[in-house]
Amino acid sequence: MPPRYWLFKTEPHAFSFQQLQRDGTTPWTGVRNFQARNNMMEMRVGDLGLFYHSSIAEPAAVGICKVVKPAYPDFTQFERDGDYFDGRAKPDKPIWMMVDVAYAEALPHPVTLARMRAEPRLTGMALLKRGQRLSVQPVMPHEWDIVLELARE
DNA sequence: GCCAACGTTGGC
DNA sequence: GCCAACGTTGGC
Repeated sequence: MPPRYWLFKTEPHAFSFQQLQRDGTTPWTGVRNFQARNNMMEMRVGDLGLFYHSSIAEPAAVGICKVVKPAYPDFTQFERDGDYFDGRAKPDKPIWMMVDVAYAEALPHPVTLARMRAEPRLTGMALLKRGQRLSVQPVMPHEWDIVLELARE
């Protein structure tokens, strides 16, 4: 089964690619959007993700990560004092799921959002759609190849 | 900091 | 089931 491709969005102040490199692997906690959750539930071990830094001066894809554990309940939904607590969720009836991702490799150069927007072959990429806010998105194989190509420029 | 775009909530 | 109000996201 060939790997599928995804994009993981994060604010580097909260969790950065450097942090993932240090930690090696991390549970992708805190996703509270059903579509993003559903995307994670479709992930298989070995799938690859673009690691994207958002909400900064130059938003950019900076690295590649790998799915190392398929979707399982996000423990932060049960943490009463945490930011991600959801009182509707019960341990036997979780609402929010997460996957574990591992550091794979850094891109030779970050590929900025502006650079991707300037690439005609990437029109249609979910990330570039107007007003899109999904924190976990699918990436088409050809889009993946193009972004990696831009990363080598 | 602003604000457009979006998802979610809740009244009806 | 509709839709207005609200909160959040995230680029700029």
